Amino acid sequence: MLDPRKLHLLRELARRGTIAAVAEAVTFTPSAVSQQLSALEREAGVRLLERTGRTVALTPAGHLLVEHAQAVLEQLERASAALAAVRGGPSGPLRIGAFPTAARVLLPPALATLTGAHPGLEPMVSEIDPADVSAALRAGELDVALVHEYDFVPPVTDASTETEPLFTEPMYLTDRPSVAAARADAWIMNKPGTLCHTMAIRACQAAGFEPLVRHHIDDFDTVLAFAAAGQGVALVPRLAAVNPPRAVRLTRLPLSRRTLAAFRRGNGEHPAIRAAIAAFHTALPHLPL
Amino acid sequence: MLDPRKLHLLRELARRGTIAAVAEAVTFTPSAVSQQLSALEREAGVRLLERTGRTVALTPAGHLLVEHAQAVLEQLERASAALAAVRGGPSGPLRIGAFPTAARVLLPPALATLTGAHPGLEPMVSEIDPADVSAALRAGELDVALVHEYDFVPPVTDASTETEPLFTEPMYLTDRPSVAAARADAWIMNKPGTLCHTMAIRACQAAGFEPLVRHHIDDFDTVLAFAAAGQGVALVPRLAAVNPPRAVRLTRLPLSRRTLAAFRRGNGEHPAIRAAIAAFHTALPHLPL
DNA sequence: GTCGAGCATAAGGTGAGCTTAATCTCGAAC
DNA sequence: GTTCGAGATTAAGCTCACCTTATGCTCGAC
Repeated sequence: MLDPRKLHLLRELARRGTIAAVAEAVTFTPSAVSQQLSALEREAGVRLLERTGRTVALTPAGHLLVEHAQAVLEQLERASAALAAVRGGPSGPLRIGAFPTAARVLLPPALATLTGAHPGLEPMVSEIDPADVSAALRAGELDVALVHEYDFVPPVTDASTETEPLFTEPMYLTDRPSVAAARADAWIMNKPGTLCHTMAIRACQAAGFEPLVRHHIDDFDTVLAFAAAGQGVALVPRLAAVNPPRAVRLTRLPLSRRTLAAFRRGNGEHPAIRAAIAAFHTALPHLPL
Repeated sequence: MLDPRKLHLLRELARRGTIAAVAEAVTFTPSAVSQQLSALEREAGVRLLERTGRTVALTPAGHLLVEHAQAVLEQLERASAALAAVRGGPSGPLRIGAFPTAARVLLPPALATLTGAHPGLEPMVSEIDPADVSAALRAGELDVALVHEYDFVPPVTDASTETEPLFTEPMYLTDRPSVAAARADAWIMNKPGTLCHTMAIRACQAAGFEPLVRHHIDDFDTVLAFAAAGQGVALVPRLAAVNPPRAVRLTRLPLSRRTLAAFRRGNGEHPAIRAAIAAFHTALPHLPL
């Protein structure tokens, strides 16, 4: 019988590309991962990996098996979720990931509702950029996460995660009437690698220019303070712009950001996940949207 | 992560009812099965079994998990079948089960076609009554089996097996124009526990009487010889009645028997299974139907 | 009451799977 | 060309999961 643990490693390899990265993700040594994948190949009776230069790549058979692995792991997730539901109401640790703005604005009221309704639940929150959420969910470091996606950024589709939409908010630009009007300005953006950074770059490119990025700042309060001090222009979402400094003028753009709850595919009926998403929804009316 | 091996044991327990029977089916000791199921309960965090008198029964949670186990094992089966397909054409050992008549009439030409088309295939045939096929498939003792079902016998539905119909044949009665006309006769039937025996009893009951069973004989040639010797009446399928003894008159009844190929759910795309079923089909025109 | 079937627990041996350490290869920097 | 580091594999050893044997317990049949 195929071993789901090995299938999990193969799936991680498909996503991460190197055995070393897989090993780090599951906190094994690369040696262990290599041995497990060799064993899987032996059982499969087909070459699944092939060395390409300094790293390994999946053969077509490997990719085929990854798809089946996904289906198997999803069913196992479903089974676990069903057991959790049978055990009773939501309880135990629940690892929640959230992008910084959500952690500041949405989570405090949501967690209050959540722990109020389910005293046995122990939510544990980590700030995390949406770009890293899929990997963290797969690795079991998170159970549910708040992520966002932008018009300009194709949603990161990962076969192993599923999402439920929560709300949509508009984007604002500081001190300029449109992105195109900020062609010559210095820009304040989030750190490279974050979804917000990618979005801002794409928005400028869509307006026909490459932005001149001067500052890399993740915290939107700081971003606005910089803008107020005349250090550049920035794109900020509604939630981050509730109390802007006096000196900053905000223009609403025809650009929106969607916030969603993400979780491992198959785990959507887990009572703790359901309770968390319900709590997120109860917190929405309290948001300054 | 839930262990499919343990889930398999739980599923077997649901079908067989006792830990001892499961142990025998998987050739473990009862102790090992007991330990594995205890471990599964611990991981599940719910009672799955409860002692009822001298044996154990599944709790509602246990039954729920069995359904999920079925889905998981099916996906694993699918993955294995996909790997077998990727490995290339059908090859290796293929365990075939067949009821006696099929083994005598259908298998010889079918196996000739099969091994002719796929020299790497090593078919291994075991005679087996259709009533025992599901268990043998689940246990991995068989990969594909020829089974039959009768009008009077509800098909044995097992969530873990799947079937494809092959052909239908009529039933014949010896020396009497109808089952009802054989009310007072001595009957020659198959051994109790076989599907044919159950069918014959039901057919008599449907005609309004309990048959007087005198002989229990599985081989239809012998059955017909007994009938020819005036030792009783019998129901025989078309395939078993191609060259009846002179002294026996056969009457075709409005009663039919369907022959099907059975295999583990999820394994239907396994190349060896597909090749076997294809070979069964090529052999059908050679049958004296 | 006695006996056997069925299950659970204790104790022990074996193998799967992890770690560490060493080796090999590739690619980039100089 | 040489060096170096990243990535992968292999060897050797250790731990733990898991199966077996042995034993005991409980229930139901006779």
